[in-house]
Amino acid sequence: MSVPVRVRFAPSPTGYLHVGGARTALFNYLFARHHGGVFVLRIEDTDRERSTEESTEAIYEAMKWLGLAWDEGPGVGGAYGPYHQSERLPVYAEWAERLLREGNAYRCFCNPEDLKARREAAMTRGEPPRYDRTCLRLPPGESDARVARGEPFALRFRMPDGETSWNDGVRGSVTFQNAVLDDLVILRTDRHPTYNFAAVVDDHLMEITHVLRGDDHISNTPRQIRIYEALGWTPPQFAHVPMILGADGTRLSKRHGATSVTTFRDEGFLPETMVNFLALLGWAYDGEREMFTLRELEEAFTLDRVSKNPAIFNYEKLEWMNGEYFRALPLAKRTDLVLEHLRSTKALPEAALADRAFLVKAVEAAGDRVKRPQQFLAYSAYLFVDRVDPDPAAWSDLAAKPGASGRLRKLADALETVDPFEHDPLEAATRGLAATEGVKAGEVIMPARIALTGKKVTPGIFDVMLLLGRERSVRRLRDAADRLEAASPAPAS
RNA sequence: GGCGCUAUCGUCUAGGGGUCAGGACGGGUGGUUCUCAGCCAUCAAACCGGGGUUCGAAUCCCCGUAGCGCUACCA
Repeated sequence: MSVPVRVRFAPSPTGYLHVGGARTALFNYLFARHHGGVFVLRIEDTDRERSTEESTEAIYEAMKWLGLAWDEGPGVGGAYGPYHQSERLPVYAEWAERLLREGNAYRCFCNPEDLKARREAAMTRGEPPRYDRTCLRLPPGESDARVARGEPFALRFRMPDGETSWNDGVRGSVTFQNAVLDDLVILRTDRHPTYNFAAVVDDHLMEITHVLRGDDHISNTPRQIRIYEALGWTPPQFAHVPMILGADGTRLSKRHGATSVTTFRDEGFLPETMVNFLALLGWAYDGEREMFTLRELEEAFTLDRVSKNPAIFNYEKLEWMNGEYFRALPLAKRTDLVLEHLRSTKALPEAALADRAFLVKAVEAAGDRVKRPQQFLAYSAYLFVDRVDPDPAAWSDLAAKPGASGRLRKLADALETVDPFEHDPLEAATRGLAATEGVKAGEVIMPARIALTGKKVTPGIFDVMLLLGRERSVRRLRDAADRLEAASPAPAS
């Protein structure tokens, strides 16, 4: 039996959970589950300026919503805590101290502004903007003396010569010349570790076996490998998954549309949709099958099916997929979701939501047209108004139809006596009227649709009548006829 | 600028020396039908370029080109 798999998702709480981060979390989760391993959540809050408690909470919330339960981490504990880097400062200090003692790190007294200026100067000269090792060359004793004087300093890792390569789980062999790696700061002046150092220390101490992360970390990997080695540790397996891009091929950001998991949730996307869709961004099972539940993904997910190419986030496909999932939900559940949306947005007065049985019927009538709860009202608004205010385009269609008002009146008359007031009798009456009039059923139905709902696109007309009820249906048909005749009086016959 | 990664329909992708280069989203057309949605059928749509290797290359190698990423006391 080999070493049990331990992976982690290590977000920095500097904003909401981005779909890219969610996808990374998902892949880690799936990898752990697939191999019967452990999925750790670690909060990388070493940047004091940008980390916030709200972001941390938002990340938990988004992950829970997606169903990505972590086995170890905040809230659930574990033997390798604490799981907030901000609570592990003494640990980093200890290992940094050891690097310093053994000559693998050195104190740097350069101040950040100078460094920035030097870096920019190097850039304009067309040179690689590396740290020039000023402080590495400090005469023996001077470093200690400056510390004794109370001068602030950072700790830099001394990058060895040579080259560094590893076998990436997604990309295969990757190599970097150490010369381009720079002597990175591992401990800031404020004694907080930087990412590359904290990640190494934690991944080792937490016995992480596989690091699955975004492509954007590729160039951090050789640096981290060198730190592992300087500490005498064995690096984990690395695998870099491609990034998620916007339609223009650049890193997905707000200007491409929604990016936060929570926003998608608020827009009515289901967690099963997000999970399934995100899984397909950079991973494929066989190129044919693409509907997967989380459980099925746990079974199916393997690293060798992860793509090397960045993926563009396709909002249309997301919408389609949500329709697939939404439609498959039981009617009661769909109604709950619609209700929840209506409530939270206050799109309708609370009184309109009191009759659940009615809402169930309305949701049923709207049917497949609704791919997200927020689309319900587009097909159902007519139910919640006293008098329809027709779309101009719909009304002009109606007004252009000769004989429409007369047929609306006749239909109203017919509806008054239909008994029982049910779908099939309504259909029979309507079609009967069309036959009597010598026109196609559509010539009666379309005008009725516009008169009843004010729109050209609605649920089935007999469902509309049922939902509206006899009295309101009749009134709306006559009302529309009145309005039509007022606008252009029917010629006397 | 340097370094790295990547390259199959518009998009997500399958395939990986010999295939009609497959599927999905989106789009077109036809059908069902009271509109739309849905469903069914159907069509269009791709191997970045150039050199090799080979009987044969989308597939292997090299070189370009392009895109993206990284180049912080951010992560």
